[in-house]
Parts: sequence; C-alpha cells; structure tokens
Amino acid sequence: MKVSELSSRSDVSVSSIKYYVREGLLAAGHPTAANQATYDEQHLRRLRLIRALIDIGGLPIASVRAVLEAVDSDTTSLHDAFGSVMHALDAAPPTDMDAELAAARNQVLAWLRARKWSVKPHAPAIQMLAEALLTLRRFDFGIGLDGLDGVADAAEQMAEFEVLSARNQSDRTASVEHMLLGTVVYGQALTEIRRLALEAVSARADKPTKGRRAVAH
Amino acid sequence: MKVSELSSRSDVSVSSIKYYVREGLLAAGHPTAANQATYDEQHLRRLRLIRALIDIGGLPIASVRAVLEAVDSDTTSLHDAFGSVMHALDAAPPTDMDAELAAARNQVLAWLRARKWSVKPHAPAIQMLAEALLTLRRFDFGIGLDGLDGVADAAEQMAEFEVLSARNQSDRTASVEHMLLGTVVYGQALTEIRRLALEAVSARADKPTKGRRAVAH
DNA sequence: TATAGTAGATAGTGCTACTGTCCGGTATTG
DNA sequence: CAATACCGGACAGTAGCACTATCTACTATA
Repeated sequence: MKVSELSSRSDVSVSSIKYYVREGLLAAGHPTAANQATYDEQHLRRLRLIRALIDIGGLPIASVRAVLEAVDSDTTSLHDAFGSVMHALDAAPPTDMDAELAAARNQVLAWLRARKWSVKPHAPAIQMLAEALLTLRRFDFGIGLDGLDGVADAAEQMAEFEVLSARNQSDRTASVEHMLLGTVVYGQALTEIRRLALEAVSARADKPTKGRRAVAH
Repeated sequence: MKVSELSSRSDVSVSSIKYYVREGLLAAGHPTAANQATYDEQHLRRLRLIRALIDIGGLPIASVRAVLEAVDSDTTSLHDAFGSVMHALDAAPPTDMDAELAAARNQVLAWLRARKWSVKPHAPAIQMLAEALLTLRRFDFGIGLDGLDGVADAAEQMAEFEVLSARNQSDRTASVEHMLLGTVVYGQALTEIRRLALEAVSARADKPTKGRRAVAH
C-alpha cells in the first residue's frame, strides 16, 4: 500500500500522515527505495486509532504520542501497560497545590483506601478528581465522596467486564489497545448517554402530562 | 471590589478578566467614573464558573460563551434552558455524514425511542454517540447499543436526582447553573472515577494473590 | 518518454487563548 | 498637594497547536 491509498482508506490527508510520522505517532513505511515506501494494515489500523483518539477522545497530539508509546512498550505486566495508558491520558499540567486542594486530595486517597482500590498515588486521575470535587464544594453542589460510592460500585463492575475482555484479546498489543478504546471511546459514549439521560429526564420533569403546558417556571 | 481584588480572589490575571469581558463571558463592572468600575460577588461567582468550565471541563471559550448565554437567557421553560446548555456543550463541528454514520445515527434514534427518552433530534450528543459506537464497532469492540441499557438505566437514575436538585435551587439562574455544573464538573468526576476503577481492577487482575508475581503475561 | 506519484525537509497558515503595552484619567499616600 | 500606584479601554503582539503547502530529487507507470 502506498501513502495515497493509506490516505484514501483512512480519510486522512497525506500531509497529515507525514505529520503524524514526523511526530512519532505513526511508524514510517517500509522503505523500498530512496524515496519509496509501503504501508500495511498495521499502519492503517494505527492511523484509525490515532483519529479516534483525536476526534472522539479530543486528545492533543502529545497525549496521543504518550499513550501510543505506552501501548507499544513491553513493560513486564499488562497492568503496568494499562497504568501507563491511563496516566498518559490525563496530561496533567503541573498545578500549584494550595492547602485546600491538598486536603481534597487526601480525602480522595482515604476514600480509595476505604474502597480497597489500589491505585498508584501519582495517578493523574486522583488530582483531577480532587479538583472537580473541590470545585463542586465551592459551588455548594450537594455531593461529596460518600455520595459517590454508588457510582463507584457501578464503575467497578463495568471495569471488571472491560478488563476481562481486554485480557481475552489475542495478543498483548490488542489487549492494551482494547483497554485504551474502552477508556477513551467507550468513556465518551458513556458521557453522551449521561447527557441524553439528563435531557430526557428534564423533559419529563417539565411536561409530566401529554400536553405542552409548562408546569414549572 | 476593583479589578485587582477580583483578580486575586479568583486567581485569574487582570488581562484575562479583561479578555473575558471583551469576549462576552463576563459582564463589565459597574462604572463609577470615566475610567473606574466596581465588581461584585456575582462577577466573582461567574468568573469561578468560567474557570471551572475551562479548567475542569476543558471547554473552549466559544462554548463557554454559548453555555453562559443559555444560562442567562430566560426562555419560557427550565427544560429549554437545560437543553440549550446541553447542546452548547458539545460544540459539534459539522461532520460529513457517510452512509455508515447515518445508519449508526438511526440506530441511536431507535434506541432512544425504545427507551422512551424524548430528546430533540438535533441534540449533538446523538451524533457523537453514533460516532463513538461506530468507531467501537470498527475496532470489533464487543459492545452495541443493547449492551448499554444497563448503564442507561443507571444514568437515568442519576439524572433524576440531579434534575430534582437543580429544580430545588432558589432561583432560575441557580437552577441552570446547577445543571451545568452537574453536567460538566460532576461528569468529569465520574470519568475520573471510571479511570480509577479500571486501574484498580486491572491491578487486582494482575496480582490476585498478595505476592507480587505476575499471573498473566 | 511524459506524467503522476513519492519521501523528506522546511516554511507557512489559521486558530485559540491569552499577554503586554499604551493612553488619559482616578485614587491614594506621605 | 504632589508623587505614585492603579484603573478601564483599546489594540497589538505572542506562544502553542495541528496541520498544510511547497520544494527538491527521485521513482513508478502508462
């Protein structure tokens, strides 16, 4: 396959493909001459993965590179690979921790311990969760960590299923890729479902009868 | 309150505050002289909301403006305001619909009907959900819409609670703001919890015993 | 042999989210 | 009351990101 075919099959311009190669997201083609190279199905698949991460997940190029490096590296355990992928996803800009944020973070850590979720303490998700909860508290949004146990149980169940099917993939790369898609693309699907649910429920609350008169105002 | 105090209390530079005013995200101060103005607690609260949407929700300025316009507009029903907020959140760039995507979209619409979720057909979330599901299918990720009924039930329950507490707010603006925070910031918290769950479960799968030997490889 | 396509290098583009500077004027402080 | 700090408003400039275009020397193909 030449680059033009790769381009048309993936709906990515040749220029962008070259850019991704330059940026280390995509391996260069197999060279056949000084200025010729061929691409295979692996390239196509990888390119589609890149686009999914960018278009659906909204990841910046730098995160895509970091994530794909984690996919390709062969660290000893699958779990380490999963962890690297997770941590590369939240490209956390170094926040200056004030006292309040540090307290929120400690609460999250305690909550994780209580749930027996063993997570690396430098997982970016911890920081981001602490920031989100702190923000909610500042706005008197009536929910705390204890109110999250229900959703955490549900998340755990889903995670069990996902980890299982990731581990059932044929090879190591497929496993990590599966986990990645599960986190980014499936995660996005869940977010959208949540939004649809909010809109649907809000519609019911507004118009409990068949008619169109507004009940609340 | 002068702009310097607003700046220090909100941790937003004076330049950025001026920029937000220029861009229509924040109302100008109340003028007291030709070149003096004062800001009140409303300004501070709005500014914090803006930063939450940008820093935690990752929204671009244009979306923040659209969302805040929806917050401030007094359309007849609360539901319409909620809907405007939702639709402004997914700033959907006009995608070219190929046949496959159109089919995926129709499946989503049918699924919504079956669930009795009445959502405006032009809701951006529908399109984004269709794209996410199509991508998952292209990667043989073994899940379809029928596999989502469980999470949709859970999302519906959560949405009921959220819509209720949004409607219990003191005034209309507070209600819409509450819904916005629930969607963006609380939604981000849920995403992070999901990631933490995945990491924790993956750790258990890798090391089912107390020891550190890896079981799968 | 004419034409189209290719790899690789490099420069340029359009957009976003600020940031810096200047101005005439206002508040504050010693 | 004078020196200084700060103010709002206008506008230009900047840094980063994700491409996109052009060029050169070469290769495949009709």
